[in-house]
Amino acid sequence: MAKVTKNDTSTEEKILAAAKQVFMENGLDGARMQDIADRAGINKALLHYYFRSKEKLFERIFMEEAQKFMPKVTTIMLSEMPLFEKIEKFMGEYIDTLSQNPLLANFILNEVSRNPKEMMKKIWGNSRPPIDKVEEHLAKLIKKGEIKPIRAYDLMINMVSLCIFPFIARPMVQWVTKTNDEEFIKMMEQRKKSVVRFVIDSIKK
Amino acid sequence: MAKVTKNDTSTEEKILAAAKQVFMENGLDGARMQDIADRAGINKALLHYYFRSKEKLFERIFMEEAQKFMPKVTTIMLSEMPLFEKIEKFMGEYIDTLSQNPLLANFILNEVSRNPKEMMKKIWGNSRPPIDKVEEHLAKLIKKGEIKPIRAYDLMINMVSLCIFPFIARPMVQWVTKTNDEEFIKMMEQRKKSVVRFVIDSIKK
DNA sequence: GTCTATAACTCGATAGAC
DNA sequence: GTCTATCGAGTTATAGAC
Repeated sequence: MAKVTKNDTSTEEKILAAAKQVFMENGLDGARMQDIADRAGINKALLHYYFRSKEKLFERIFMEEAQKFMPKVTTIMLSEMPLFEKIEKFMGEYIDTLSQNPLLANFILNEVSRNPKEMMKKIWGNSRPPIDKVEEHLAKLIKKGEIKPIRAYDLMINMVSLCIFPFIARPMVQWVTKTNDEEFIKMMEQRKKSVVRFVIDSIKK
Repeated sequence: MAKVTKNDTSTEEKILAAAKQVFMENGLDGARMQDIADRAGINKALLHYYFRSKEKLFERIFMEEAQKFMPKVTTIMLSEMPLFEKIEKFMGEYIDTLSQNPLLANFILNEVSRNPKEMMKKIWGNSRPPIDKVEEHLAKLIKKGEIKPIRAYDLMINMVSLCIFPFIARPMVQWVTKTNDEEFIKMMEQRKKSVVRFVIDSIKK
């Protein structure tokens, strides 16, 4: 309350912005505090003044980014839309998020690999992915003969794979397809449609 | 020639085996020469005697592993099999390779991200992925009305995504599906069939 | 070829002046 | 809050004995 409002392109924010960039580009091990300080336009000592240690600073960045990775997606799958519409929204949402955060997928996946249980708890907390709900939804449609039999896990893994992988393997994809950054993003934009069609064609009867 | 044949479960091989393990688990930055020495049952000095530096040793390991990643797969796509059979062989080959080398995908993708152009040249040399051949093959079948229209790039990216991603996100997948290592591998084994069906169902008319 | 010992250096962290 | 200076741990790399 009441005028605690200090200048808000503050040092802390500069640090966070710099740290985000450096950690996402280099990972925890690869990142250098000196590098972060330089990009923030300050010195190392200040980093430790604001965030006690490298680990603590990293933790902060990781949590902020991890939130982006799971979120709306769960709500979509839990909603009451028709299945094909869910699929479209789900994959569109994922691809949009990654298009706007090019290094996000790599960053999360890497750090989760380093320390799976801890990180998964940090990301999901007490909640869990909405598999049961999807299972139900699929069961109904399979019974009605509207789609081919498929396990919920398989469908989810397939959708996520199709969305995320091209971003993880982005340097390879760009090398193979000879696209620059702009063209790559355009390609992903088109992919939103083609990949949804790919999934739906695969399961519909 | 002539008796340069020295004992061949030699120190050098022990080092390479140890280095492979440590680098694949921790990446270039995370790996420690001490750790490699310990696992090889020797001391750090010897590492430098055989391979001048950490970088050089890493390079050696990276190249050996990278070879595994691309190879047979190209031959399959260039062969004269029917398309659906190609797809089956291609994806089966990929999943088998990754099942036997759990950390391979992560390792390669990470290090390629760190230095894309260099690494891609090291991996592919002068050759290129067999996109044109696939393009041709697809064009024929589309014309005959046997499959739906799809771009070769899209099909290739989709297939590779479906094969590789579950291994990259393995800790997440195992957490979500509550599977242990053994069950995960079994799951991937089943996936070989389900994922091939998924792709074929999607493109066949 | 293999070892021990240590040099040379990098980097996160802290002390202390302003 | 911000800076300079420096410490101290940890790591790669080398020297030199065997």
